[in-house]
Amino acid sequence: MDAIPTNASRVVQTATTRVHDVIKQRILNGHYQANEYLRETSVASELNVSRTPVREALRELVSEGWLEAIPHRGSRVVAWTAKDAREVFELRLVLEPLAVRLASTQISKSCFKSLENLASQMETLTEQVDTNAESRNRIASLNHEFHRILILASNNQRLANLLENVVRTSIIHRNFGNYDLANLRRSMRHHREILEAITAGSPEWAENVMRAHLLAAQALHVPHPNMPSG
Amino acid sequence: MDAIPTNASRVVQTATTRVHDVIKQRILNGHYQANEYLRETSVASELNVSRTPVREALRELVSEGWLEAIPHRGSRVVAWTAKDAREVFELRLVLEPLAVRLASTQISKSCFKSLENLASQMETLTEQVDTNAESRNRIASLNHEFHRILILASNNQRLANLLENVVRTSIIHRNFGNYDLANLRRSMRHHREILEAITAGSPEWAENVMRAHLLAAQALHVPHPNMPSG
DNA sequence: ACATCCAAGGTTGCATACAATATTGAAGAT
DNA sequence: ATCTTCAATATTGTATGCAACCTTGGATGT
Repeated sequence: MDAIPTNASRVVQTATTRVHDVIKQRILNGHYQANEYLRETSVASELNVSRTPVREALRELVSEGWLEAIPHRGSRVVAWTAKDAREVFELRLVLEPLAVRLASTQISKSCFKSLENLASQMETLTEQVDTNAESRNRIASLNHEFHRILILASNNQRLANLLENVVRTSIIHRNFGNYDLANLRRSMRHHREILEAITAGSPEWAENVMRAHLLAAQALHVPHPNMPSG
Repeated sequence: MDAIPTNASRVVQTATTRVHDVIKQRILNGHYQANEYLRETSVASELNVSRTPVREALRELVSEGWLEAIPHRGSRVVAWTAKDAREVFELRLVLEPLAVRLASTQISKSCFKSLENLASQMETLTEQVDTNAESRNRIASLNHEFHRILILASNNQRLANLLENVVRTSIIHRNFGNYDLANLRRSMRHHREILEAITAGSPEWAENVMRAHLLAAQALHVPHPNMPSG
């Protein structure tokens, strides 16, 4: 047996993988800003490695869509336009429901327990959101974990990779900051309903709740002009 | 104006991009076989470059899913298992219909003309398939072009990239060799019907024909056991 | 015969030097 | 003043040497 899954290669830490992860983290937490060029020599000296592993890490990040490279000019953090947001949402709206549908027929007992646990924790935090300032951040983190576990349970590694690289890009700086209590409660109710659909053995139900879940979130960020306002 | 789309970077030919394209081509045409290790020194000397651009090209190909890398052991062509086929088909079955749906609302007149042209050529070739030995290969090539144009018309660059890298991997060595005349004609009819749906202004119709198109092709490669056989 | 250990060879990982290309800013022309 | 030219500088692209690591096969012991 020598079949090694792609991601298992990361159990061995090499300089390139370290640089890759550090840069990705810095993009996510805003240390590197949109359109900022990453100079190979600067990154190399900061991380105490030579340019070689930096170049290799940059090239990976370009392939994954975090940076864009221009020959002989360098690599810079991709700027996030309205079109990018639309593209990613279009993809997410078919990929995550697919993941949920696949997961519902084959999820393990222990994974399901983890999801129930996460849902409960988020529900508790939701009711504390007015008194506890850190609640929103905690919920965002647990929410990521909820979606991640669900996606892994789809038993489709390519799908998981796509959602990791394509979708996560859009989650930078996005949290539950502008959810009011009603919207938060609906979001939590969606999580619970997905679990109920799985228990009921209805992949279509689960899939459509996920779709509603994403569309509801989208509607909050891009309010529709036709909304009744009086 | 200095916004340069990611893929435009390839207008400048660098050694790394050359090596990348050559290796990808060699994987597609079978020069490199499944599980075969690509030794950096071998590739370098064959293509008359140093190991550096080879290493960078290999890393890109790993990110794109053509190769898998194991630290300190090398990169090899990914072996294609039944699970891989399933994973890719699951993805394709949501991504290509999405592409068609998006394309139908915004495709340009000239793109549409190209598609009609391709469909006509394929239809003509279909009726010659018994007398002209090259017909099947010509159809396969035109078919790729048909799908490619349709996908580009979706105006979603990420979607196009995904289909290029995720799906094309599965098209290696797959053509219309085992289509009988009836199946070929249905396939051609699907192409035509997609165009009709676009003309009629019905994205849902177009989307569902594409889904049928993919499922019909799949059924040919993986015949269902419950098929009536007498 | 079988397992273990170890050394030699091979391959990748990283650092450094140099080449090629792009950017920048100042000098000169209009 | 504005534009063009061009050389200096910065940055990326490539080659090469060495270090780290893995694989392999034979020697050794049981």
